[in-house]
Parts: sequence; C-alpha cells; structure tokens
Amino acid sequence: MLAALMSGQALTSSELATLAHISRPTASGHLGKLVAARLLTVSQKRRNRYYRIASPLVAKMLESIKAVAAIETPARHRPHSAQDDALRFARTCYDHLAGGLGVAIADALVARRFIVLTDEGGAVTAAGARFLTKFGIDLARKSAGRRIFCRACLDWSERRYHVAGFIGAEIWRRCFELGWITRQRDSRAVRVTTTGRRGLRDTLGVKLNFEHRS
Amino acid sequence: MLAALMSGQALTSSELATLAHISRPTASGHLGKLVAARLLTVSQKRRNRYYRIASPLVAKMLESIKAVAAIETPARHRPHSAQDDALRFARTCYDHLAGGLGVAIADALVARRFIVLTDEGGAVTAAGARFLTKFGIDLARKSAGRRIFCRACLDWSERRYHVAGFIGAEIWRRCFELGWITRQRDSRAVRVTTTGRRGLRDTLGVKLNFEHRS
DNA sequence: CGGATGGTTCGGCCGATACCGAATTGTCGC
DNA sequence: GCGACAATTCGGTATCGGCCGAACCATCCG
Repeated sequence: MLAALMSGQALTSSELATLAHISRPTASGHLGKLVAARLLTVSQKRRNRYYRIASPLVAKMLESIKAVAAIETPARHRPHSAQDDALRFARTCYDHLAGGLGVAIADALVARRFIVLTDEGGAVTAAGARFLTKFGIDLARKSAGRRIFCRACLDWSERRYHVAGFIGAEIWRRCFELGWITRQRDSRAVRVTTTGRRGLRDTLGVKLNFEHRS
Repeated sequence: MLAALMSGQALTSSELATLAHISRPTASGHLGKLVAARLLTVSQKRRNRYYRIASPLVAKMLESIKAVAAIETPARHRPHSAQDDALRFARTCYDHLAGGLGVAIADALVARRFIVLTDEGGAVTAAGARFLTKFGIDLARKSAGRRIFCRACLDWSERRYHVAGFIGAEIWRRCFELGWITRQRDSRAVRVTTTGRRGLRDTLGVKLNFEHRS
C-alpha cells in the first residue's frame, strides 16, 4: 500500500485494499496504524477518505528502503507482465519521474552539462539554470539567491540515478503541464504522448529507445 | 543492534546481544537473518565473528528511518541519562560525525562559506575545497576533475543537518587522526579531547557551547 | 588433552499480529 | 426516512515470530 501511495496521488482504503489483495477491514486496520504513526495522512472528501504519504521525509525513507530491497532480490522470478513493463518504462516516484524515462532525462541533462549527479547528490550548473528557466521552471522561488540543488534518487528498475528533489518535481510538473505525459489510472505508471515524445527529443535531447507504447 | 552498528565499528554477536538486552541465541538468529538479507556482513577474526553494516546504501536507509522515527516520537519520556547526553553531544553516524558536534562543525563550515547545505543536498565551494585540502583532506582522490559533493544528513537529536558523504567521512577521519576525538568503548559516543577542543575552535571556528565534558 | 570462551542449532512456549466475516457507523442521494 | 455505498469496529481463529534454556560445535590456551 505504501508503494502504491508512492505514486504521489491520494488513494482510498478500498483502492488500497484491492491493490494489496486484502480485505477492506484488514486494510483499514493497517492504514489506521500508519496514520497513528504519522507515516500517512488522511483527508475526508465527500464519502471517501483519501490517504497520502505524510511528508517528503517519509517518501525519502521509503525510497531508500526500496533501493536496498531492489538489490537484495536480484530478479527472483521475473514477473515481466505488461503492467510491470509499463512501470519500468516510466512511473512517478512520489513527486518526480522514474523508470527508463526518468533515467533518460537525467542522462540527457548530465550529457548537456545542465546538471551534475553523483552518488552523494546533485547540483544545477549555471547553464542548467538558464536552460531550466527557459523550459518553464521558476528557480528563483526556491533558490533564495543561492545555488539550487537537486537530489539524486536511485532507480530500482534501472539501477541508476534519476533527478529528484525540487528540480525533479518541477520537471515532472512541467512535463505534465505541457501534455507530454499522462497518468495511467490506478497505477504509478506514466504514459508518454506523441507530442511528449517529440518534445522530449527536441527540447531536452532525450532519446527513448524503448519500444514500449502501451 | 542495527543502531549500534551504525557507529561504523564492527561488533560481535555477544556484544550486540548485550546491547539489545536479549540472549545470545536470539541475537544469533536475528543476525543470521540480517546477513542472509544482505543488510549485514560478517567476518571471522580469531574466535570472534564481527558484524558490520553491509554498505553505505544500507547505512543511508537506516539513517532515513531514524530521521523519520525521531520525528514520530517527540521525546515521549526523556530518559536523559548520562550516556544519552554523551550521544547527543557527539557520536559517529556510520562514517561521519553527528550530534551537537557534527551540527556545530556543519554550521561553522556553512558560516565561513566553505560548504553549502540544503535539505536536498550539499556542495563544497571553491574556497571550501582550498580550506579542506589544507586541513588534510585529499579531495582529488574522489572528485575526478569535477565538482565535489557532500551530503546532508538529518541529525535526530539536533533536528538539523550535519555533513555526511565523502566530505563528512573525511572530516571524521582527520579529526580522529589529529587526536581531536576519541571513541568511547562499547558506544557510538565520541569524546572531544582538550587538544581537539582547541583545534576545532582555532582551525574550523567551531564553538562548543556545550558543558558536557564526560 | 581438558577447560574456558564465543557462537550456533534445536525444541518448545507464548504473546503478537494478520486476516476474515459479520455487524456497525457514517454519509450521500432520493 | 430509507436504501446504497464507503469505511470502520468487533470477535474469533490460525499462524507467525520472538524469545529463552539446553545442548552442541569450534577455537584458543595452558
């Protein structure tokens, strides 16, 4: 259920019960504990109660657990379903893009010297700041006169880094805003539109050598 | 037991059993599982088996869990023992310094514009690179011609950031090398020597306003 | 070799917890 | 007010897992 909520979107207890293959009462019990432990927050909208990850700190924790878990189990049995492929191709990771797409964007930005990523963190270069501003990201809002940082997030499917933190969240937001990507319903998976494919290639220099077109 | 191993030093199963207040067989069982899950590694030296955290990735995961846990329980009952005070004053966090000392060092380096720390990461400035080189840290070894990064680590006792990553590890190593700090036996706590107190003040500009002298 | 020490395996006990079905509460719309 | 739908609470069961004492294995030392 926590993994499902890492998509960043709020889900109801019924949806989470279905996703976890457990009964509604069981899900309700677990969710109650998670809220009590302040890992999740719940908000009542109409008749439904929507659960979401409580904070970026919690998201970061889950992210790091997943990164370790992905190494521990080196593809034990390979489900390799269509849904699995979609997730590997592109998905949201709390508030930014991950999967093949996320890594490809990170690679393109690194290749063009717009950002620098190491296993200890990341930073935006001066050229990168100019580029991202032109791309439609308001850096001034967060930078407060100093250098802007982004964060590296280890991708469990690609085993490589993608862009997280403020920059990662803004890239995700902007791609969405431009209609380059759309959400798949009831999934963390993300679909790239035809416009998006062209935009990613021409604007960011992203090469999507995946055949996945779901 | 994992928390104890976050001191960075290797411990035997008997020591870990004592620290966790459980019997040796119980500890042995848990440690076996942790090794099987590749969270720990074990090395046989003489008659003893020494357990340590398997990788920096695992350390980072435990770190982020602790950061969340520290927020969840806002000082429920305040043990406030002497040992607890010692930990709050200065301790090791896998491979770098934490506690009041760790935060004070980070503050001093930030104030002198040697490093920049945000909630998304950290970086060393040009002036910082010169200073740290003079302090006895070989930056070339890791930087490989590019900018050097450090990492911010949320301190559970101080609720503020201290320096982690390569730079954090090197500062810790160098302070040790200079005889500024010493290990307390069977604890993550770190003691600052008289020389160290003077050195930290004169060289790094660290003000230790703590009264703790254990 | 025999005693001491560090460590693991085995067997059994017991509390904790996941889980579900049935019943209950609460909210919405007619 | 009354079905419908979402969600939780309750009661009960089965299982899991932590824990320990006792026994066993390995290593070191005199």
